[in-house]
Amino acid sequence: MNTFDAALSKSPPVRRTGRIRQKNEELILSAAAEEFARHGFKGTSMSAIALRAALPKANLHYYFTNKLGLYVEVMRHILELWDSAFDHLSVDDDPAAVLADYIRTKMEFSRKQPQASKIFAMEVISGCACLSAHFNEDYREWFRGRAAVFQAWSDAGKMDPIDPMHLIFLIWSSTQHYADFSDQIRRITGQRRVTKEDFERGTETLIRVILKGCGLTPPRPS
Amino acid sequence: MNTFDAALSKSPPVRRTGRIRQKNEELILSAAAEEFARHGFKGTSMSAIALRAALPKANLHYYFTNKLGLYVEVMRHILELWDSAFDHLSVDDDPAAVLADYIRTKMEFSRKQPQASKIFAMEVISGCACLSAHFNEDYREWFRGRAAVFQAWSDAGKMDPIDPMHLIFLIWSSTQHYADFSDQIRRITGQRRVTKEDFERGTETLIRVILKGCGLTPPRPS
DNA sequence: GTCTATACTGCGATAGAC
DNA sequence: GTCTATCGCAGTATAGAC
Repeated sequence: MNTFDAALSKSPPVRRTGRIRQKNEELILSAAAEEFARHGFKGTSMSAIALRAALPKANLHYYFTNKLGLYVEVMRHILELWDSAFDHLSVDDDPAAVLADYIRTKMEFSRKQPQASKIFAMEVISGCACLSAHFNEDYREWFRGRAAVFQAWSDAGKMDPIDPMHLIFLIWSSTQHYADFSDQIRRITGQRRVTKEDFERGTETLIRVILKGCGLTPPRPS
Repeated sequence: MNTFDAALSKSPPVRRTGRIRQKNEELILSAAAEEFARHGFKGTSMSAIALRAALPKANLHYYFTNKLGLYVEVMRHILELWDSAFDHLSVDDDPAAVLADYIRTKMEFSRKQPQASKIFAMEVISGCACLSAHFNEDYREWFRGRAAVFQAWSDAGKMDPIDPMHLIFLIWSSTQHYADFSDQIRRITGQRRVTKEDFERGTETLIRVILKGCGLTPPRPS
């Protein structure tokens, strides 16, 4: 177990009740997320975070043990955010509704929390140094559980016999793309930023193609 | 125009004919690609590249002006590689064959040149500092050209009316995922690395879902 | 053309006054 | 709890011997 794992698997540091503390920690975490998303772990300097948070550099070290600790804390927030979103799933659900809903939810995440997706992406691309603890047996179990539901739907003839693992990858990649590669999209469309309309049209396209591709009929739009 | 652009838009440095030079430059570029893919621009140190290339650190500065110059050279190699791959496309082609071929080709890239994809991804995620020159009017023109062909197919009733831009994003993201997120895949499957079989099954799944999702019938496997 | 030794800079982290 | 001043190191880049 490496340094990252140790930091992640520890329980969150005791939250003292100070109002100032709470406020400043939030401020720092938010500034750090912004910087890490844009420059990666190594590319981000404590000074840059301090500057963005409008706080003296030394204060960061007062609230967080060190740069890595701060990064791990940011990552924990992201994982909590994501894990909370996709808990409920049962064989009895309607495949079309579930898939459409999943795609819609993930696209909303990409639109509202693009930094989270970017930090996660950079972390995975550069080898998951910080996430080895996250991809543990529990996680594989969770993944297998979802895949099993998809498989059951296929076996029951509710959808085409699609490999569940690759289907999940398809949904993850195509939705996260709108967060991670927003800069490329922006430059291709020539817009200042990716608009809400782009997201809506992207969501609609993904739902349409993926559901039909699995032999499902899209549910009425909610 | 920033420093990156200036470096990229310049013609490649004069290639002197020395055999040693040629060999060492290749060696360095290859080692650099490996390191940049794993640690990003800032996260990579010249010493690490030198170590991997089994060359003294000072030699890198002899062959390349500085770290940025080396990075830009690596990026140029990648872009040449990619741009050369998808030139031919005509309205008269068979949509199903073209899409299947495109997906297959991109998946081969992900399998054989994963670092290229990773470096590109990190660059885009962190704001395309080095690629602003690449996403120029020519590139948008190229993109619009491809999109127009897809649109023409839709208009002619050869495929469902899918938004061409989002369809291209779907293909890009789902195929590049197998390079960029190989570490996540590896950890989920519990394998030491993503196998050729995973790639084949992924390719097959993508072709199947995307083509059917566009109202196309997959061509006989080649 | 190769490599050692070193100058210089920027960053993470801390000491210690307030 | 806040902030200035500073230490020490890692990393880029270069000078200059061979």
